[in-house]
Amino acid sequence: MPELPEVETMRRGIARVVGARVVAVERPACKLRPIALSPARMPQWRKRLVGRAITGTSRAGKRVVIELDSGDRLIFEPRMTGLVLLADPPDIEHLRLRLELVGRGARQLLFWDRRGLGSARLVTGKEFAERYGLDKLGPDALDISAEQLRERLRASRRAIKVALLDQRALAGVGNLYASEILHLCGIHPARRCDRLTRGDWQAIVAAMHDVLATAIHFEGSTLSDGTYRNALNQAGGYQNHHRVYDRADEPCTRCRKARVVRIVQAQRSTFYCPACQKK
DNA sequence: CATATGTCCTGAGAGC
DNA sequence: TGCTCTCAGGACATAT
Repeated sequence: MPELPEVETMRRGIARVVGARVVAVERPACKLRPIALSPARMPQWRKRLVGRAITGTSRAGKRVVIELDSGDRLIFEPRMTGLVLLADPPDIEHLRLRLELVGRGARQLLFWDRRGLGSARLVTGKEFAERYGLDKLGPDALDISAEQLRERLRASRRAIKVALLDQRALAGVGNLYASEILHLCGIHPARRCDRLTRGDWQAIVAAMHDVLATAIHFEGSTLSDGTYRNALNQAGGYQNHHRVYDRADEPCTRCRKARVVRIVQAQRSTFYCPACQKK
């Protein structure tokens, strides 16, 4: 589930690793599928990581990026259940990678992932540009302007909710926040992109910036499964502010009259208020 | 080209 | 109670 607010919270939580140096790399022995990180690559990883200094942290859409003084980048992609941690992990059997650090900021940097859909990648600067350039990943959802988003999606016949999930159009929005954004601006999730007005695009982007900034303020959403945690293994708080997500049949938080409806779009749940979001 | 669907994965919760 | 089944949705591969 980690989307832009959760990944940005993880990144801020580990920002203190900047200036630290990697002294050891461990891939804990476990029977998990090696999707996160192949054990066979460990020798090469150690060669490229041990002795290197961390020069920066950033975010590429829903990925946390660790910048190294060699120019290499270590990329953590949490997908559904991945966590990037400084603190000890929720359990030891799903720990995928541990970097031991020396420096004032932190002693360790961990990647933990219960379901194993996530990944850790070590790429060169050139590979990073190829893989996460603007043709692969759209402008960040926090930075994109209404006119930019409109330009990228105005010809699309897809439903706006589905299009907001397209990471080549804009980076960072996932299934949870797409519903929240459309509820805040009062636009029906099934409205086709090519039927939206300039005013609609302005409303969508304003709502997107509002929802994402507020969710970051509350350090993201920890759903009922409790999986998502910040870098210190603490739950987020934005789940207490959800407008429609996972609230099917409950009264709308805005009009208090209609009940929230759940539909399925592109095999994903969408939640909306039929009174506040007319088609 | 644009859009739609199938796949991976684990554990929580439903239903019997 | 304990079993089986369904579902959750990130990104990407493949199909239409």
